[in-house]
Amino acid sequence: MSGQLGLGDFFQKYLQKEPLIINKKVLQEHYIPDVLLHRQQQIELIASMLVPALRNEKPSNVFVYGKPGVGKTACIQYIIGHLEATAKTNGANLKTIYLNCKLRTVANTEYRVMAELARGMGVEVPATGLPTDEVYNKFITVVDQKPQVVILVLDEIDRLIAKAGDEILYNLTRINSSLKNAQVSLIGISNDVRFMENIDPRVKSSLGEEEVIFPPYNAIELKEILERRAAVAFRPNALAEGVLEKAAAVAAREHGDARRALALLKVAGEVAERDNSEKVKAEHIDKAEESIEKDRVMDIISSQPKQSQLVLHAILLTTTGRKMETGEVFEKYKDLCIHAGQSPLTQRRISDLIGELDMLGIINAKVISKGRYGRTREIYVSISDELLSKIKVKLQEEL
DNA sequence: AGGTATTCACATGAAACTATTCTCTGAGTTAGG
DNA sequence: TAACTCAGAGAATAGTTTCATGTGAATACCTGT
Repeated sequence: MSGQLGLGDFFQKYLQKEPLIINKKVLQEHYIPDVLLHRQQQIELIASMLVPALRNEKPSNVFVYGKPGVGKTACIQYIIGHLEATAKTNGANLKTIYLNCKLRTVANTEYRVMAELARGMGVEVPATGLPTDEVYNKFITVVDQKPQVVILVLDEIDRLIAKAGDEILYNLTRINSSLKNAQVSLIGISNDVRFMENIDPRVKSSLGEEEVIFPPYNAIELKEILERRAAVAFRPNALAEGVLEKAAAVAAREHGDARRALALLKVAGEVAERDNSEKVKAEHIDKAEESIEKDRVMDIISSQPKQSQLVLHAILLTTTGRKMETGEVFEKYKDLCIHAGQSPLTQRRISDLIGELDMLGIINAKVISKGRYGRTREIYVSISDELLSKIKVKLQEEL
């Protein structure tokens, strides 16, 4: 495009062209459809467990397992929504609080969970400054004001326990004994199936009263889910033959993750629009996959603290010989620190940071023993060269 | 040859420390009656 | 005397440091054949 006329033309064209995506909302992560396909069984099961709440009786504690993107959260929110609505029309005293424990700043410690729960009940609790049991008391007091059933949904509870220990669960399961009027039930949602194994047995028995397992979707189910959404989200005939199948297949490869399938479809649609393509084609799915991966990595990197970025930079600069060890990276890292005017952290910490980067999937680090020559992490990077150089540039900028 | 014992280079754990942010409390101060 | 200000005590949290202990297997070192 040269000059203003050209640009004006461009905008005109853009406006005249019919968009491929006509309702983006349906493809977004938090959208909950009216009908949840292939989850009828689980929904009925959970609903039957919770139904005593409508008669002001305490439902069992429920535990829900399943890999990411298999509809756990969506189902629970769906059920809870209907349950609350029914309770309202029938005059039952029911209150539900949904809490996602993954969110870093919201609820990944005992204090924050309790504070958030108390807020859910309508008490203002400061972000810091109070003793934890004070918050417990506040929560108990509000809950116990009147006879009611309170259902607490703790999503991604495994993360919470990993960070903050299982004391919270113990306290929450015992909370009923300090309540006179109200009753509290717990719904735990976990991605990790083996989560229960290393938990205080006292908690285990009371929390795991009922368990529901969400199996992954298979490719066919995923395709049906996508079909349903695509019909609303895209203009008619916007999808080329085989696009849905492809998206479903890609997502099915990764433990049947519907969230991922939808993201793929959405990004593919956006890519296709940008390409001025008539339809969304299978190749757009490939591009979408790349783009999603790139965004993911870039997001993670920029949200990382400086020291961690330095470590990553050190790794990328050392990586010429394909794989390296903790010691090497640490040396390089110290160099970089001096260069950047930062005081270097201990090797102990660097070891942890490398572990974190590994968990985030940006690098691969595996502990190996080299016998006589010690034990260390073998670190390597498996990112396309193109992305790699982009990351390097980005790190240069940030540091 | 076969079997132990060493040894390396970190990994992994636990505890303690630091800095920051925030509440609460009570002493001291101020202004108005 | 009521209202206000302000410093200090306590808490929670993230990010580290310090100290201590663990560890897998390639070598070094025996041993008896």
